[in-house]
Amino acid sequence: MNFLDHLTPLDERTKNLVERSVRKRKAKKRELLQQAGTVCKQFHFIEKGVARVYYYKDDKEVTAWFAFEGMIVSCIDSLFTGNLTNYYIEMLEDSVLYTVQYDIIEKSFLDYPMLERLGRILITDNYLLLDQRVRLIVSHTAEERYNLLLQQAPQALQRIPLNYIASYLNISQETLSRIRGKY
Amino acid sequence: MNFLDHLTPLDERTKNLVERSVRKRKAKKRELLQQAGTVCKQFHFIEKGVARVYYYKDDKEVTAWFAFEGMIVSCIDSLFTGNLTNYYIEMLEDSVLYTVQYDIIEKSFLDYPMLERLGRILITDNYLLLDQRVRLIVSHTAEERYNLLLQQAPQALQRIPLNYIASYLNISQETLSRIRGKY
DNA sequence: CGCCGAGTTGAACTGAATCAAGAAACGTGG
DNA sequence: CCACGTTTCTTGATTCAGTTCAACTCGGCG
Repeated sequence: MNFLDHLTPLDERTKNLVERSVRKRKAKKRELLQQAGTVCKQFHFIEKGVARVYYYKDDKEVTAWFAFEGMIVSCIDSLFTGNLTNYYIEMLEDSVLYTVQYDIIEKSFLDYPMLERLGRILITDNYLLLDQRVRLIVSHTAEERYNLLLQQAPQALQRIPLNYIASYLNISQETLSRIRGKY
Repeated sequence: MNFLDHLTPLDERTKNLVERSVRKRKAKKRELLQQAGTVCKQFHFIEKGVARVYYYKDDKEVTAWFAFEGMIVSCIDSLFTGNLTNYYIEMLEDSVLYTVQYDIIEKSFLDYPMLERLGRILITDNYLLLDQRVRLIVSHTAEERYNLLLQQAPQALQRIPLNYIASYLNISQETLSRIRGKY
């Protein structure tokens, strides 16, 4: 259960603390790990499965993010702030997760400086991903966005319904279909 | 020189370390604080002035961010990762800055756990701002984006040339002009 | 078998970009 | 303090990428 190793090496003492707040568990397809309007106190390492992060804009779902095996998913807008999150997290497949109770380990920040580092690295990674997404959307046409996704996450197109992909790319499902049809 | 207080309270010892790596300075209008392709080792607290963060997409400038008095500006994509940054930072007015040499204080992370926290909070704030920006762009029309900016940062429109505003809102300057002309 | 969700295709429409031309404001040196 | 060039902003005409609405196909499954 050393899935955090690739983020930052932890000393034994810190590792023990973290492990005491981790729970391995299964989640069913369509299960919601988090709902908008709640405070998020956990993050999840995905051992198996795909997660989708989305929100509502005028009762239309907008997909903000996908997370695959080996990635961590959470509502970062809430986790580190205590604010109510705007996001839903939904599993798109039957999944296996390691869920970390962040609110528990957060109390130990002062005693365990490595935890601050862990948090910092976690959010830095997410910042960089979000930064990429902004650039993806701001300076590319619908077709370019599709092709970039194809390069960067080809597995996405095998595993995720196209309406979610379309919404992630910020294009309509019809347009996505037409782009794909070009081959 | 306690501009970091609003981010997180620091103990005296940490405060002293930070203060030793801060330099107050002036910057002229159009001065570049940072260039793309370099590693960013500083962040700047803006006492007076406005900064613009931008990058190039096919030799066209795209404005990613503005920072006003009381805000901190940096190339976050590089500061916490050591990667080469994609961004330029330009002052839009004659300015007064407190520039923090982050690479110096970073070496002291293990001795000064509060610094990790400072870094974490800094990047969390930026994450949240970026998150807002994604939503701004993804689910709003050009006119809605303009009106939201008008609400959230009315001073922007007084102080920043409209072509930069347009690029920040991801619309053409002509469209922005037409939207403004509606009143 | 017939329904249902997922994906495709077509036709009409539209928000915003682009191209082009000017007008206004700005600042810099004589 | 004025004149001239540059930058900033506006306005008009045209074009286009992508949306919307609607109908249709296909594959799975109770």
